[in-house]
Amino acid sequence: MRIGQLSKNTGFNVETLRYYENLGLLKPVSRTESGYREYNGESLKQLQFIKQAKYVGFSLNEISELLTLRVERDQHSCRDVKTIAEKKIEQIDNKINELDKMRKALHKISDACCGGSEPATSCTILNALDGA
Amino acid sequence: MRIGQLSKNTGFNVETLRYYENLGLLKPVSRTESGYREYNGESLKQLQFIKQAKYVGFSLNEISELLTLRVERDQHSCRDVKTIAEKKIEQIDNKINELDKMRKALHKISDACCGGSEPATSCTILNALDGA
DNA sequence: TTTGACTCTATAGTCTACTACAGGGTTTAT
DNA sequence: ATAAACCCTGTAGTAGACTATAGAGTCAAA
Repeated sequence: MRIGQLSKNTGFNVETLRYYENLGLLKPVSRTESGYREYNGESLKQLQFIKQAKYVGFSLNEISELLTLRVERDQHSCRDVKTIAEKKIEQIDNKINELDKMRKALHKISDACCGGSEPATSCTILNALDGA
Repeated sequence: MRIGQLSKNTGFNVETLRYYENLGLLKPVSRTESGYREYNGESLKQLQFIKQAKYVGFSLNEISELLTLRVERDQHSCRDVKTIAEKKIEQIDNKINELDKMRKALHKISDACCGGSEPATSCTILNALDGA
């Protein structure tokens, strides 16, 4: 598919897709004779991943790191891959932990509102986090 | 404490703290006679929250929304608070879900490397996500 | 008391991640 | 065959989130 179609299918706009190509995040599968970029299903998956990774707070640089992380004997040493992967897993665990705390706090706020019996004045997200 | 001390205690630099004040994210508890900002333990907690919320991908605007979310009869209607809180909880659940998928994929990559028996060539984060 | 560290306001500059032209060629539907 | 819709490169502009600097006042230790 061409860039306009990919744009429609992913919600990224055309300029952004070309920008990502410049950054080395997403390269077209090939070019037509006239120079048009061509993409396929893999491109779509890649963009889906980029979108989600952005959503959970990874920068484009970090996403690039994740995307080029691949276990292929000739590309990276085993130790490198394992090191990077484990560093990222740790980051992800931290994020999940933090989100879980926020989740509990928000539930507490929501409950304190309609139905709960705590004094309403004490309920902000910071207080709720303390008590969680 | 004054702004320099708060900066040291939180890792945010002084200019950033003043910038946050402009945005309405963090106001000093008071000012000295000579105009110096004064902060306390609450300020510290607030900045800790801001840091974590940023880390998991919330924008300063969203963080501001979270910080002003408070159950006090006279400030916001009950329905408003509940609506915002639940919207945020949904967002957080989405984030946690996505992070969990990434986590599994990274584990798969890490395993494929030293110990696993899968063909190394197939192991990128996108492939790992497919199989998860 | 004076020197150095700290603070103030106000404004300008930087970095990341887009977004919008300009000026031109290519495809496709009519 | 000719518009309309699409694509190209290159460059410039924007929004969000800082970061740095100028020019001036304040505080604390020697």
